[in-house]
Amino acid sequence: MNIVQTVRERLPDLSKNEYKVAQVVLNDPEAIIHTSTATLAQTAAVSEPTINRFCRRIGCKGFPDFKLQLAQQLAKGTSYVNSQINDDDSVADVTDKIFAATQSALATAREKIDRDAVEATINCLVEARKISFFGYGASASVAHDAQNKFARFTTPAIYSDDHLVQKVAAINSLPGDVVLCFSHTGRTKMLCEIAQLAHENGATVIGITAKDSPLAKFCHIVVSTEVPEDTDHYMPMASRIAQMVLIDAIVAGFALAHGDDMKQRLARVKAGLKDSRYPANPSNNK
Amino acid sequence: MNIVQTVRERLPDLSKNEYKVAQVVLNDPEAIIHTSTATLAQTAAVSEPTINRFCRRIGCKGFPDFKLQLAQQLAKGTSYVNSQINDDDSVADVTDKIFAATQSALATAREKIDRDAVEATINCLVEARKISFFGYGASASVAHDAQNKFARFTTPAIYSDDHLVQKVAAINSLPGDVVLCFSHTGRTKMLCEIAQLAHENGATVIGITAKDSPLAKFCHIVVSTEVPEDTDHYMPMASRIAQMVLIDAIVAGFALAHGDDMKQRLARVKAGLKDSRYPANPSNNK
DNA sequence: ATACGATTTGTAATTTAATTACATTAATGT
DNA sequence: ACATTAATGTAATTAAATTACAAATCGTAT
Repeated sequence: MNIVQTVRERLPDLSKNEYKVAQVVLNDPEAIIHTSTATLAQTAAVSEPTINRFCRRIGCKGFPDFKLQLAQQLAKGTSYVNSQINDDDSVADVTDKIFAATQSALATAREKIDRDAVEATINCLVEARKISFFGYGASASVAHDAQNKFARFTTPAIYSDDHLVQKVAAINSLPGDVVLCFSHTGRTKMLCEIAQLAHENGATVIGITAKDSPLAKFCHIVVSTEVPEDTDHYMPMASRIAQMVLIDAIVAGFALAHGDDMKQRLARVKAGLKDSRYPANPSNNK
Repeated sequence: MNIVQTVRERLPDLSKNEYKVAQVVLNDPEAIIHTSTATLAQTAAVSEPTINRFCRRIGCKGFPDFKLQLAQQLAKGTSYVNSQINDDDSVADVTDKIFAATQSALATAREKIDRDAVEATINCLVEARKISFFGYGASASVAHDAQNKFARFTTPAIYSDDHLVQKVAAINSLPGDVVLCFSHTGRTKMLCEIAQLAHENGATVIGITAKDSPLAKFCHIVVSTEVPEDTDHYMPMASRIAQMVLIDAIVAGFALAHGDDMKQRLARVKAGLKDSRYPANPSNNK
């Protein structure tokens, strides 16, 4: 998948001259993209066929294929991915790595997303009498964010980070109500409890969570965001970003399903918020 | 910048046969990547030099250059970007467009980020006696999320969405306290008020916001996330995601600045949370 | 040590791809 | 309708990548 990473990994398998080529490649992958076998051979001080052999050994069809993969990798900005953050990294390094990891996570999530589940979720939400958003820890801000988005529409949207308030809301669920639960692992006990209560009381329970998790058992619909391993293992980073973008997509689909009517409403909401902002025109703010 | 978009825009400038080529390209950009002039010429039913001329007119150096740009574009997933969401888009289309827009926003943010400001922010936070996170609307969840992250460390981290609570916190700021304000536009009146109060009381005010905005005036440090225009103009989407990733980077830098000691603490926090989760091993959760 | 085999590497030839030069055709305006 | 310009294709040229094969290097066993 990740060509730069692959080159790095296969480094020990390479012969002396192939190794030289690898060094040149790793030293400045960007440059390779606009290079021919001839010039690369020259910079690495090897012969042209060695370049070709190098590409083959790495697992590419040939040099053009290698260049292409490299180009795509770099465009994705994922050349850094999987390279763990080190203690001696500069701030710039860390920033770059975090961004890279997130970008790659989004790319994966985008590919792996279950479009049917997303569609089903939107349909549910459009029909919903009331929507509640629940999540704990890092997922709490995702739930918060989701509520924020949906508050712009007319369907009542609930969010609270108080477990008792959530419990009450879950118990008071009726058929036609939708409960959206956020959890990366799907193993948060309190959230499972909420989901179960809501389920038992007839609400439609939707989980933005891992497939086959304990939480998934209480969900009518599961939208899983299959995000590769987080860079930082101590707190979820990329996964919750993916969840948020997923919610953005769901919100957009929701708004679309409501058609023109909704557009006008959004415009009205925006106009209504105008007074709480300073005007955009720079001449107006002293 | 965006090759697919460029092709679409230049469509009227093209000659009859070049247009045919453009059609083939737009119809399946993916396919082009693994194609030669010869085969593309055949599918478009034109001659080989026409392919070359097409590439030149679009602004590329030649066919290989065109292929490369296309490959990078598609890898970035930004081929859709700038293509507004239409009323007749399917759920899959909308999802794809939202993801694409976010991915492209992240890529831009990553490039444009002010690394010095990020570094300065991290240094401030490391020295901070207390950190408060404030934001309204969509930025509220960003502030919430940030607080969540920093709560894992030992520096007191405050978040509230209650304006009065925020005001009190701002007024009670002392030198050595850091106040982090989130706002995409930097024109939210209430937030400016908070920032001003905090500033007057001697806190270090950091704004994750637009440069030269009213809010920026009250900030000691401004980290701007220059994100291109949001796809959906009715609510900020990509911009707040960029802010969150930026916070991730800052948190990572913060943790790193604290060194080993912090790693152990994070591990301990994680262990402490264990009881609130079901075990990961599937055999355990019947 | 040295001779054998295997592996690596380079030279030269071949194939394939891309571009250029030029001729032909089509289109447009007078 | 004719002249002029633009568009297109054919054939030639150039450039790039790959293959085939020979030379060199390296390790190993005698």
